[in-house]
Amino acid sequence: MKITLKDGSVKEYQNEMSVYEVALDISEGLARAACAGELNGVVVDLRTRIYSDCELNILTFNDDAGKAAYRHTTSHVMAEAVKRLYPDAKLAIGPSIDTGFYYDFEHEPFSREDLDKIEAEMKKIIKENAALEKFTLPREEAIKFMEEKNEPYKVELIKDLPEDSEISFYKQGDFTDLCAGPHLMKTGAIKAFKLISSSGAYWRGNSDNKMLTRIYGTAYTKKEELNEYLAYLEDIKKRDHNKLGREMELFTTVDVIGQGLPLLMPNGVIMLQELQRWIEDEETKRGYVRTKTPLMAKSDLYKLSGHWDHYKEGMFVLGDEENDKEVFALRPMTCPFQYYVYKASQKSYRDLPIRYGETSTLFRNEDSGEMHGLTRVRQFTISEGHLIVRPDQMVKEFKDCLALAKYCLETLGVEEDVTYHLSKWDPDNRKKYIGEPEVWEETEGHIRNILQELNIEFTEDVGEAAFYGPKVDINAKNVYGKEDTMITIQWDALLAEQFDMYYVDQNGDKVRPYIIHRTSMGCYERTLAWLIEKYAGLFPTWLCPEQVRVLPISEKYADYANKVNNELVANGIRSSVDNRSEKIGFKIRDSRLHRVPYMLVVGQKEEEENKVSVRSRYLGDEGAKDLNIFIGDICKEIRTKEIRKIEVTEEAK
RNA sequence: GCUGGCAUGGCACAGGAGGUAGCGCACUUCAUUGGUAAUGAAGAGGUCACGGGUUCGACUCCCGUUGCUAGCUCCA
Repeated sequence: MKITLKDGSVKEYQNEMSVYEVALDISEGLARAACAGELNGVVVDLRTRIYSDCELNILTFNDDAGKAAYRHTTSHVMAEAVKRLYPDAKLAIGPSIDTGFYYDFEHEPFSREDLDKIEAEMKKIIKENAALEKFTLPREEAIKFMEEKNEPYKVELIKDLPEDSEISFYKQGDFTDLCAGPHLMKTGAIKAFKLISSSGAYWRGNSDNKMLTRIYGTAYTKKEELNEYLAYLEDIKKRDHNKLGREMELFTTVDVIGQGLPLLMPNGVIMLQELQRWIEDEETKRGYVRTKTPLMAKSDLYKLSGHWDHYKEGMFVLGDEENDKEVFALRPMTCPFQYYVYKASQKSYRDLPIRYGETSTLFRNEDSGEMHGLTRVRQFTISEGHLIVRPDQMVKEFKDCLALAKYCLETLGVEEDVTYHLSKWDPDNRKKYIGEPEVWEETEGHIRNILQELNIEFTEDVGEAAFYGPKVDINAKNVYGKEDTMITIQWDALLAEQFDMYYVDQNGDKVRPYIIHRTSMGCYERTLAWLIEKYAGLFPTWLCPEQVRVLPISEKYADYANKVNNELVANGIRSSVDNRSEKIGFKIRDSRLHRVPYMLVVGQKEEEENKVSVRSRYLGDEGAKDLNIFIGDICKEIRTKEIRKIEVTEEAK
């Protein structure tokens, strides 16, 4: 048989071969590095036997699937170590993930000391270098096998597999685990690993189930790579918005005010206000009109909108229906308020589309464990908007919303950092949604077409839709890799009916409009958090709370420094003077620690020539520059919202 | 909401068989008037998150609450 390798070369064999044997035949080094195989495009185990002509690619740690196998084997080693140390622990599942692997056990929570012990035991197992052997059992026998081992979770997993399936296991030494593979050949192949943390996790990801104890870990083939990763974990903590944002006095929280209720401080407000002015002006340019509607309403409104049935748990309700004549709730969204603005007068088909924008503060009663910094809060403000459109205008308007979103992302320099999602309903969970299946299929189809037409890469997520319609979610990851929705654009063909909204068409008939719910830059608090982490606090100049600091060499030049500062301020630049009686080195250090993008050093030389010595993170020490030229340059940078790229290093910070 | 961990001046941290607390930075004052990452000196600042309990005595031990945090679940 002929085996065609990745580089195009062909190997010929008389007898059947395993993937590992082929690797070994190519070179010993490759065999050592081999983690899995890719046989005719399908990922397979190293033990998989090849009987006929095929294309084969040997996967190593450098391939995603190889990395997964490597780390998955590490998770088995960890499970064996746990079973050795804590024989009563029950095994649940232990897959590889992007950053490493985890394994869930039914066991008391593990302390850091426990993890250290487990690590030590893992090292022993690796040193023992047992071979991993694969074998299969018919389903019934497999169930029996795991029942005898007293592993109820494994039994449950096998019972979910089809009746006639052959169940595969991997055995290393005395440890056997239910597993589809692929796996490394021997435990000794694991070179560097670390157990990162332990926490609770529900069995099968369902909060009605028992909570198990999860251990997260990671593994690399080289000690240096592992150390690099661990250093990276330390490093990203420094850009964590929740730490940096407080340190930079952008926001704070106070115990007695409550969870999820951050206080925006003057520096943070400057940034939010810049964002808000920019977005509102941009929306106006794009044909939006603005509303300002109440932050609360009677429960009647939410009953009409469906929120009372579908979202009451998430709302702050004021009063209760038994004791109070009127029950109010703080608004969790702006939709129905803007619908009533629409309904306040009769609309003709000529009036449409109508694009309502509102910088809207919303309240959502998140569960206590969900709050986090600025990204998950109970009160927040979004660049909310609803477009009331004729069905024939829907596609164009939806595209325009996407274009606006894209423009916002580009301006902030984050367009590379997002993923697009078509969030669909879940046909198996009808009670979460209103409307008929046909409407859902149709609207989801429209959005899919639009995304495809615009050549936007996207994934389709089942069960992520709003209760009234499918949407495009634009998500971004925080420094820890957790994903949040930054922008959402929703297609709603249903709520106009609930609110009896209509327009009069050419024939004088009343027709239901369609509605687009959308944000242009989503939630301001969340965007601020994102920017802090993206730029590690070194924001584009137009967003910096402090853009320029004038640093006189000594108090003798205070007058000139003040004059320079006044010129800057008069030109709309956020500037201040450091008139403290400190040396220039101290002032520069202090400005940098405060992340001021431009420092203007002034002394005798500068005063005589009406110049300033510019120093900035973008340019280093640029030297003397005419004051007016500097003002012109920075005004241009601010006006055009230029993003000047810099390497974010310790040095730059 | 669930399972852990944590809580000492603005920030970052020490501390102790249970006998009411320290260092650095920041802050204030004084001296210094300097050319591109820290001038020197002095001073002020804390009910050791909050509420109970044990104790002659609790920041320290126990219980509860609140907040922060790692995950899980949730996020219309």
